[in-house]
Amino acid sequence: MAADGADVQQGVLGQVREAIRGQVRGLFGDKVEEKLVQAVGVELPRDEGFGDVSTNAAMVLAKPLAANPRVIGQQVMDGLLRDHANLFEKIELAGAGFVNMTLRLRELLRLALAVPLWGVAFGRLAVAARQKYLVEYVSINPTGPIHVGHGRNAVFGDVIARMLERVGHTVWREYLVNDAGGQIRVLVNSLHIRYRQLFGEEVMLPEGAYPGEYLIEIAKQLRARDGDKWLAVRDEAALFEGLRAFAVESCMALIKADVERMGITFDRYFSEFAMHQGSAMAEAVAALRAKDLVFEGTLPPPKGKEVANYVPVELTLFRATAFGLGEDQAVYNRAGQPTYFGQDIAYHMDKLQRGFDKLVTVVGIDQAGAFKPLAKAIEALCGRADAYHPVPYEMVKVLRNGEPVKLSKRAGNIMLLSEVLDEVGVDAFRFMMLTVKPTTALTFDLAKAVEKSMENPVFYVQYAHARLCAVFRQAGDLGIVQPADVVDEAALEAALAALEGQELSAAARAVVRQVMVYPAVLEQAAASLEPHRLANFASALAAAVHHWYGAEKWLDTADAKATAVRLQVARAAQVILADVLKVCGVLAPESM
RNA sequence: GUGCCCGUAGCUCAGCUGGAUCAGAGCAUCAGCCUUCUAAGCUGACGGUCGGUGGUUCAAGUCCACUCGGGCACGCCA
Repeated sequence: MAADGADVQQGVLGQVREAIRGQVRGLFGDKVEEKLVQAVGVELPRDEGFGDVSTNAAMVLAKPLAANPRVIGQQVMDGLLRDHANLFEKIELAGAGFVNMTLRLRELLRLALAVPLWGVAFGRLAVAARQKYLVEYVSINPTGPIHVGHGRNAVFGDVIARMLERVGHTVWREYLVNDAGGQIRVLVNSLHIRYRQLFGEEVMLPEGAYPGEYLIEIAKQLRARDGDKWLAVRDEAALFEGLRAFAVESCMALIKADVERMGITFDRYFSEFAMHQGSAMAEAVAALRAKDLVFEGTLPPPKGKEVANYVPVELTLFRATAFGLGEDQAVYNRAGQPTYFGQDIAYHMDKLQRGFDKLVTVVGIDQAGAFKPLAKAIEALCGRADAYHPVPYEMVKVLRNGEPVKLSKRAGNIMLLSEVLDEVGVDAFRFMMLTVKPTTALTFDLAKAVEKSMENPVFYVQYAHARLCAVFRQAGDLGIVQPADVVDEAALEAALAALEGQELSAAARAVVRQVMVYPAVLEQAAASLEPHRLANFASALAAAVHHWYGAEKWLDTADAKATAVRLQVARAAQVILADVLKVCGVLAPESM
């Protein structure tokens, strides 16, 4: 096989796809655009009986060519048989025009052999397709420790970053530290009251203050550092000036500790406070004003809600209505302070100025209302509509003993991430967060996360990996000579020749098919920013492995060649399972 | 009043961005498999008019409109 870039990156599946696209170009290149050719894809047939790979080429092209899909399918099929007969055992036309391909066993074995050799090159995008991503995630306000719901954000962001890197993009991880707003004033005041309490003063936390006990700890640290220096201070501005940094850093330390426990770190903690020391906000507003997208105006009173004594005031507004959105958005509030929206614009402009192509932000779906105006502002600033990619995710519900745990920040009974990690462990938490697509609310059952059964997908997948490892250990015990991983393409051909004439059971073939499809899964997961596809794939591959394990005995000392073939497939599955788990940030244990 | 998300088997969820006479897993229920490499597993059976109506299409769980049900937002708050 010509080991050019595309082949290595995608394996047989990529080869087949390119072969089909080549046929399409040759047959209809003068009538269809390249964009349409790119829409031609390959997939695993729904029914295994249909073969290893099928293509939608005929369906995709039928309409633009105004031709019968079966005729198109026939032409593509004929071309494949003529030009790529070496790849296929059999090609059939089926249904409305599907081209079903059964690959030669040799090609599947070549893939199994190549997977350990290629390593992370398997599944990598072509260089031209790679981009610079900034992934912003977690970004919770530094006013206390992180809770379960935010844990989902952390895992999504981390796995999105990992999978983008896995396919070859450049990724920068960032946490926006919201250390400038009103909630920091509340934090400082709450801390100060806890601090005074430490000295025996009888002061109560006011309504709206942060009630968590962590602030008592932080107050003790403050006392240890500064003694009674702040005890008599009552001036809010002086307290804010003096304690802001300490309060924020102390809270950030709590957050970082929990997040790092899950193996998550950031390239930068971006301080909003620091941003406002500079001119970013003014520049962003000026840039939009130059395009007549920022202007001075007044907003109508809030809809759907009676506001007593509403006094309209002239504000600095972003002209969201120019983009068909319901209402213009204030960028500075009535006190002249930047609004959240205004800060977001400035922050995202800063990201753009740092040269990133793609701005991904993992953010709670409750903030979804802000996406559209921000997207328009970003588009106006950089001229690209495809720069901003919010990843909204739904909340987490926790079940303990089958009963929902009430999560209420106000009532103070928030469920902390650290508690959950203590209870179920990092691997189970991370994987469970990934089992469901981001926009589906996730019910996290504490009991199931520690269960050792199919109820618990993380065990199922890890067990599959451990099982594969166990087989290799057992093979060693039985004195079975295990084929060493090939070191180059020449060795691969030699190893392949040595396996000539062997068969693969249906169950083993199903495993190879899963391995084969991995690059496509990675590509789609990365392109759609949907990490749950990786978890689903991991479960599917694990299932294929378990089925195969149950279907036949792999180690047969009486038949070295057949055993060698099976071990090659097992090795490929092991490598891919370990890889996908790594991208998910979950350990691939060698034994359970 | 407006916007966003969800509605698929008794339960929890997938469904590769419009495709193949049976719409898939797991759990639950029922029936099997350890004198074979970890039974933390595997094999069967049962089970759904994909919330509803209409539309676009050769083709709709997937797209559009309307509608019903559930959730979350909707301030110059964060």
